[in-house]
Amino acid sequence: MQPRTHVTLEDVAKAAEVSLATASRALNGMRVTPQLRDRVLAAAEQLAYTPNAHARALAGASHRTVGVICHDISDPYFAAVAGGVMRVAGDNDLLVMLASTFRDPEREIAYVSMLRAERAPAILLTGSGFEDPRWERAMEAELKPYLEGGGRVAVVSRHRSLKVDSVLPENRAGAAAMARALLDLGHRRFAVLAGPPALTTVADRLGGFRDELKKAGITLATSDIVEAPFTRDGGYGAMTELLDRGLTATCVFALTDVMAIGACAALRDHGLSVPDDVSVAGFDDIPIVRDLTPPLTTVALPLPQLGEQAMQMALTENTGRRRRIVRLGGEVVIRASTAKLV
Amino acid sequence: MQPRTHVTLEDVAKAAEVSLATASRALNGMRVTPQLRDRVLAAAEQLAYTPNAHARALAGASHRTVGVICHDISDPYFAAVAGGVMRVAGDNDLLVMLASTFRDPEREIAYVSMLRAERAPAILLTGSGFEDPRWERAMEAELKPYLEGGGRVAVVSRHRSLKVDSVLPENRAGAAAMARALLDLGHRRFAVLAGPPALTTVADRLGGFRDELKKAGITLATSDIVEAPFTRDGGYGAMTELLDRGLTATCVFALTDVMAIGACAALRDHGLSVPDDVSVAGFDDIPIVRDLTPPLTTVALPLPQLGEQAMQMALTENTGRRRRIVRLGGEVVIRASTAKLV
DNA sequence: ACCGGCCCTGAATGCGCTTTCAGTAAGCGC
DNA sequence: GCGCTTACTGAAAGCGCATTCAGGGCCGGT
Repeated sequence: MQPRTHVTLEDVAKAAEVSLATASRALNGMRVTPQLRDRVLAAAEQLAYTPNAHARALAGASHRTVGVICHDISDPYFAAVAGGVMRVAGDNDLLVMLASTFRDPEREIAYVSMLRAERAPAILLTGSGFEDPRWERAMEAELKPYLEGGGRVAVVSRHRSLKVDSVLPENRAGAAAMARALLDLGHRRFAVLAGPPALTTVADRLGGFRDELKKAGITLATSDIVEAPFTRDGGYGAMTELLDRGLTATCVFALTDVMAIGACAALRDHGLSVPDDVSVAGFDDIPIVRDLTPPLTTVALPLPQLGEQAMQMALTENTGRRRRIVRLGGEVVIRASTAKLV
Repeated sequence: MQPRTHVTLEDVAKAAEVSLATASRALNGMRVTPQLRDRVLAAAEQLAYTPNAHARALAGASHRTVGVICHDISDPYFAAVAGGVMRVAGDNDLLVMLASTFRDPEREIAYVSMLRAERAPAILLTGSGFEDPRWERAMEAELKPYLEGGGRVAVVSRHRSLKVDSVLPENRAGAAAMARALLDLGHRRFAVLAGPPALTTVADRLGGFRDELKKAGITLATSDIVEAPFTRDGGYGAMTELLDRGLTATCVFALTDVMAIGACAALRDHGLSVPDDVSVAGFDDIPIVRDLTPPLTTVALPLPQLGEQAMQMALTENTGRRRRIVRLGGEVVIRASTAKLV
């Protein structure tokens, strides 16, 4: 904003005919003679005075804006997590500054830097990290002075290298459980719709699924795994590719629900029925999937709770000497998108 | 954050053995002898220096965090709009501070106040306003000094009393067009799933729909309109109520897609088929509805564009003497959720 | 060799606020 | 009625930075 003149505390003090200090005290609810207080309050109201948060923060008053960084707020997954964060933040009278990185590590670091500059009391990082050690090191370097300066950091679904309080979905165990569930339904030939291999989430979910399959003597070939962006269109494209190559699997496991939705759309567009022709399973249990036709089989994650927990951790002092880790979710929910094979 | 000691510009200056002013200039890319500049930059790097954004803002440098206020970021409607806002903001190197009011007018005003205190260069208000003149007046009072101080404000889907640049969905015209489309399909008996009557959006959409019906000689009875929250569960509940009362309508018009999704779920749970037993239409065209089975007939709004336009308006000076108003969307998209009656 | 002018540096000022510190008026006991 | 405590108030310092202003080194011109 242009350096236009604003109504300042001094103006209010002058109007109320008191000193600057008294005006400040009156506005902040400290002990002041009622008569003076009223004069100050009236003057402030009259002049539409708004304290300058920057000056206030600079002068030592702690400020109440925490930062939340996610990959893409348009994604129902992050929207749900953010919803949880905001609930807890709201209960604690905190403002939430939400930033979307669009999966660009450079931008992510830039955001942390800005939040750091704003002296936000807490920063929440949501969404899987980038396996690239270069970025993880850069992020660590960015976070270290922040933590040393008294900042609080918590992460959701991301832990590899970052040594901070974490809320982790049971990615590996959940994927493994899904593998068992699908095997129980009689499936033996699988395809996987994976995300960018740079994401830790992909490694965990894919690994859990593959390892569990291997225990049953089933090996996932490279050609059974298609990588695509973690989006609806990514799922659509990956499924289409699979179809074009001649799908032999009876069941497709998408690493996220959003991708699964795209996969179902692709199948429908190819005249195939879910689950009669192909079974589809997802991961996350975003709210919408129970309302699809057929409702999607998935690994359930308590999305809002993920955010709530993280915010909670960022708000409470860690008295122990090690970082706190909370693991949530991972239960398979069988719905109608997966068929039982004879 | 606790008033812990941070690395300050003074520390950097001392380490680089230059004056504070020189350090500041070096860091901000002003003309400085290369040798000194390198010393300063090295010292800053070495100390992990982060400029204090508050001090910087206070000292006159304009800061780059715009505020976006919406009702509920978990709602796909707002998530999509916010996505558009963030795209434009990102292109302009702006940080976006997103706040969720959960439809609480008090909280909404509190957020504006905080944004004002932060001296955010722009504030975007998204989501319909509250018809209650008391709140609208309070909001106006809050915004006035902000605008006078050089702040920029733009609103999405909300205009009644706020005299600022606006991006408006074609609520009334869109609803009217939907009425005509449904009449063309042969429907004559309708029910409407409405939202809280306090929202301007409800008044516009309901009004447009009802008036158009009236032109065709059809009157919407009070009992044909059910009010419920603008949520999936709200739609589910309203539809259930309608069903319990004995539904006579052949077509249900939900004022938002999210409600329509809930309505479809309720119908399914009652063993009814969409569109064979009942046709369902929505409003907004949130991304997910094309992937539903059946895909939802709805009034399309270019959601991301709504946000982009608003951000754009907040970024560009209004050279004219009147507020700018952009109207977007409103086209009916017939999909498979509405049946053609003989 | 001397002076005017230019460019860069450093000291100092102020952004708006909170908070300490000292000071003054009022209230109390004796 | 005097001295002391108590309770507020006001002046002033300082948070970290950008920026203005004045001073000093160095160049070229004469």
